[in-house]
Amino acid sequence: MYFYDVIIPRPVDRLFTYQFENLLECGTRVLVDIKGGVTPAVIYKLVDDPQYECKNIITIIDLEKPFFNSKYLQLIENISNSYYCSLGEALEALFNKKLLMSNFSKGRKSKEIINKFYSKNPYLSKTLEINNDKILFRALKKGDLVNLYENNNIDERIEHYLYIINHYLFEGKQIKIICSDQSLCEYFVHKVSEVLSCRVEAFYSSRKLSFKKMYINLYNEGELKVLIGTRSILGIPGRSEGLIILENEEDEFYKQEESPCLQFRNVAIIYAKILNVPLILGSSMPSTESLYLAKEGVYNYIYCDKHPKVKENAIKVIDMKSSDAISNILSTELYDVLYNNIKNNCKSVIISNKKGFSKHLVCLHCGEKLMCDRCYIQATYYKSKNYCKCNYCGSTIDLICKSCGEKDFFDLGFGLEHIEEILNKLFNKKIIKIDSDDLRDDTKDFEMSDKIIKGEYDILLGTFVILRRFKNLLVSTGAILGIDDLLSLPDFRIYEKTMKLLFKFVGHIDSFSSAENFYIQSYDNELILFKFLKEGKESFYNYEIKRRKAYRYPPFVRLVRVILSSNKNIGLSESIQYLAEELKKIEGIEVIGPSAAPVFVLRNYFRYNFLIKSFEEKALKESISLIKSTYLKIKKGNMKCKIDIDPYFFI
DNA sequence: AGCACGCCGACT
DNA sequence: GTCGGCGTGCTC
Repeated sequence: MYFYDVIIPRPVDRLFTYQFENLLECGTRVLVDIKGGVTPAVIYKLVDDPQYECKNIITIIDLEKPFFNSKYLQLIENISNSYYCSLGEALEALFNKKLLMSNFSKGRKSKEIINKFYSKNPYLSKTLEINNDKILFRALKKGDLVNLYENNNIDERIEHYLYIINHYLFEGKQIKIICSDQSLCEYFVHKVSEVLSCRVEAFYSSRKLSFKKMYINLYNEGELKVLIGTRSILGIPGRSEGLIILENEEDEFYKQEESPCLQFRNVAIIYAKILNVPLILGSSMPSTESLYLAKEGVYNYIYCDKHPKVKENAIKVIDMKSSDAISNILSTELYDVLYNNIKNNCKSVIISNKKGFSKHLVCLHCGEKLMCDRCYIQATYYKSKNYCKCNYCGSTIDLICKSCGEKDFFDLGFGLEHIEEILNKLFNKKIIKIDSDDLRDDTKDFEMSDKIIKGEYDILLGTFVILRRFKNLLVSTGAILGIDDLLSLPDFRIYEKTMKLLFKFVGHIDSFSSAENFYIQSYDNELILFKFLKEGKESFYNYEIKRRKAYRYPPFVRLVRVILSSNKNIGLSESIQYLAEELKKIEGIEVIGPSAAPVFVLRNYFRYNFLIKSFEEKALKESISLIKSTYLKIKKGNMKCKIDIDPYFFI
């Protein structure tokens, strides 16, 4: 009889020992019986006979060879150490629990499909016509594992990747291309398909289960060479992985919101080091953290930016304090520009970041604001569908005042729908409105995108998804409304994010004329970010790095956010106070707070939080184990404690 | 996480 | 007397 410690995908901080009559390899998937039922598990290591009675392993899922190899187990260990979670939680975060049980054995029929479409040795079937074709190749030759590649032009970036990919395909290696979101995946698939000899498809969460299973199997067997998808593909074990590309490395989609709150860019770095294969972090505008490390020489820095700065006179900041505005939202100056554009048959793009019709709905009878039933958030009113929605938890809210029961409201604050209504009244022309909700429906998405690409509009109005989605919009004028609201968010990265949006704004919109074509309405026209728009990225980074250093933010300190929540607000404030007080014992950290979270109630849970700034790794480790042990002592009822290492969201 | 055990309130 | 509410604790 052999005894094995197995990893169970449950948040249990311990391993369990099971017995089996045959010798099994580490990384083999099995089914075991544990209090609570039958669950899939992964063989972690062979152990000596423990003194106590062990249960038998029920079945072996991987009969031929283990699904996970030793390097993958190393990755799980490493994540467990970096994010202070159990091995089970690390496994769950990397590999979907629902897919863990499936045996990916394929029938004869699917094997035929595979041989037909996914040739075993793909190659680039077209010659690439690129400038500077070897810049990335030469940089990788240096042998650094982590490479930050900054290039403003995404198409050029992809061309350079293809050159490298070709090299690795020739060596029979597998390549993972990780994209920040679904639409970027599709863009990559489109670009790669043009030159690759076999079929490629994107792997993301909304794909069919059968597709996912087939793809996981193909990649694990080593038959699929190029895997393109969102962050979840990082956890798909391969056979002979040779290169990992992670695009849009600065994107916050790489940060996982639920525990253990992984940052997949960092996980990719860990994995590349374990596999000993190069990782390329690609970006038009890297995160301040990555750029700092690259400039410090921790990463290999490849810079290939040929784009000139924005023309001095191209951008006009409209001071909303001293300007007349139609309905308080559209300055007369911008109105004149739009009016002339329409008169001359020219197109305009307007970006504003508020969805819906209005942010606040106020009762006409008692003056109460209409709030979400489950969150301490004002409900957003959607006039087009005549309903109210909470943009934090997604629930719909009845149009009845909770304090007096009346049904009459007036609105405050301007959302996209409201701007759309005003523009329709003013111009009565073809206006397309687009936000993330509109893109959720695939057919609607296709129709709208088609119209936008064909230019069938006079004014294109939408949130920043426009810039995420469309790379070359040819219009006369671009305008941003309500940039000040964005900057008021509690987030130390907000300057970087806003700056990125502003650079995208001037970069993704092509203009015919040479005079002022970009308008930004702001109540703070002296804002330093507008200056950097003219001076360029470099100038911004110098400022931002100084700011982060002065105010002690990453990359100069490590940050941890601790959130204590419960469905009852009894003793919660005292509990977090106690937790924060305990941390005073530890040297080398600074505790900020505790305080009520910016969104005090979310999905019926009351929330308190504090931040830890850590100046040394040892202090961080100590703090987290102290929080965990203290929390276990004071925990009661539905209380939950979330420890977010390197947080990105502060709401 | 999931499930069992256990200790209190409202019913045939 | 007992059915079921969910608070607490354990899982090889």
